[in-house]
Amino acid sequence: MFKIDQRSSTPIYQQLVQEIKEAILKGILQPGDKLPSVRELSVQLTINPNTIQKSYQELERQKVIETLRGKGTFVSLNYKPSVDKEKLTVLKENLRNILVEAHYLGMKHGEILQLVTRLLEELNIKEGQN
Amino acid sequence: MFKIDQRSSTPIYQQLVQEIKEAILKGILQPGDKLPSVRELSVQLTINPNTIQKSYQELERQKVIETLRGKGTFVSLNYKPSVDKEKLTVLKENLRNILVEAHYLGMKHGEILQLVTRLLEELNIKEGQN
Amino acid sequence: MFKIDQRSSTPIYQQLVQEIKEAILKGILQPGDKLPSVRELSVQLTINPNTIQKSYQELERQKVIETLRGKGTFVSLNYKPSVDKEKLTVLKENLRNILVEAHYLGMKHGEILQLVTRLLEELNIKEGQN
Amino acid sequence: MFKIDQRSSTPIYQQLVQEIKEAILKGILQPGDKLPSVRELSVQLTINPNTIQKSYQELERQKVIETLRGKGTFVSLNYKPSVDKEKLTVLKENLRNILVEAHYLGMKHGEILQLVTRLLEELNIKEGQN
DNA sequence: GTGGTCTAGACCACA
DNA sequence: GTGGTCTAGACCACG
Repeated sequence: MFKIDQRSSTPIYQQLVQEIKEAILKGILQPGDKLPSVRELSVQLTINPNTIQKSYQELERQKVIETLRGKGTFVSLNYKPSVDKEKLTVLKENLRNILVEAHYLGMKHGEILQLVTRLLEELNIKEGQN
Repeated sequence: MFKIDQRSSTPIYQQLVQEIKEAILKGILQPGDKLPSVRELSVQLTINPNTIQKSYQELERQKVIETLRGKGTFVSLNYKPSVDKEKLTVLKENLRNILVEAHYLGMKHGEILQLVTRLLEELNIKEGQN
Repeated sequence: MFKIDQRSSTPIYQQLVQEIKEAILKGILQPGDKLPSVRELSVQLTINPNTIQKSYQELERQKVIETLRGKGTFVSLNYKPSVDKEKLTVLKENLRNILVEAHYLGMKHGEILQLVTRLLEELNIKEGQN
Repeated sequence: MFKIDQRSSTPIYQQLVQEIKEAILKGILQPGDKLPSVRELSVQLTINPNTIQKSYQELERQKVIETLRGKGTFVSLNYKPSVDKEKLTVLKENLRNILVEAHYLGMKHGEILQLVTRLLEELNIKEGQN
């Protein structure tokens, strides 16, 4: 269900956070859907339960998912993007760094823009509405 | 000359790598230019010389700069982007993650594209030639 | 396990890189095997952990080993020699220099070839398959 | 006359030592031939005179060249390889390392041997006599 | 003067 | 427990 690369330099728990957010974005996980339990996922992905736990906590902190005691974890019904200025500046900084990197890997202006639009499409981030 | 955020979670040596790459991109540092010596920068930025070292070595590994023994470190005269497939896939993955993040921070399709183009401009990555 | 000569003029971290590569070549270390932890080796060889670190990072850069966060460092499962033209020319240059040196130390044509074949055998670099 | 790569990681003075030894081996420089003066070479190669000096001193120490006061430096008339056991073991160690490296760069047993014989030929190290 | 290596000791994130 | 980063301070080879 979720792809985790143990060798990647980005922490496993963050990879999982990303994967889940992406699944929601693509509609694979719908608001209200139940997420697999920590133990379940732990077995499926052969990853330490503590790590799964950490991902879920992070997602809950971001209000992307909610935990109902004794019932499980669910995709939040009404996620509202919080206007977090700090996060935004970090994001821009990261984006900036990636663009620099892209250039040093030989990508041209057009190629970069093309890649961005392709990814936006893949991620179901649409033009008008969204 | 270079802005380092000691509090940031991204390692100092990586920040410096980024800053130098950016400076070259913007033309502030030209091919052939001498970089400040390790000790010099160390004093300017109040950062340990070893940390500066690490940045310089990383940049040299990437062929962005080169060192002439006993003379100092210089911006490479003819940097050629190496077509590193692996790095490219990592880059795409990172970009993808950032776009997901941008969405969750409430940015719309148009805003994202606008931000990208603005950054490309800032970074002197131009349309036709580059 | 690994022989390090503290007095040698070649950096300790490079010696260790060599030793590990050789151990893999000889089959003493198999793909997938766990390498001793940085701290462990540090104690065994009475060498500073940072120096061991540097060796491991160098080997990881060369894709000879890989690290799994929190789990340790392992011999890569499928090492593929990268066709690095630059490294090849450097290698040839070094080999050339060594051959010149051998001559000046009085070794004859036959002796040199004999030494090379003996070393290849020792290193488990075989004729047909390899 | 001699090729020096300022960017190479091997010290300039060592490169020069190598180049001169090679020239002698190939017969470009004959026993008794006069070497260019330190100043001359310094200008030709745009290298610090001290560095040239160091090369000459090293070659003299190895009895490859001789200095006649007031007359200049000359290729030794009767070079006899000294049987330096230490140097021999260092040489073997270096050769061993290079062979390991060759393998990790993807060279096969046959290719390595072929390269060695080709280099020996280039260096005028012949089969019977030498 | 330059960069390269090493040590000792510390702190941190991750699993 | 693992590796990753950083500092402080030292020594060295090179030009």
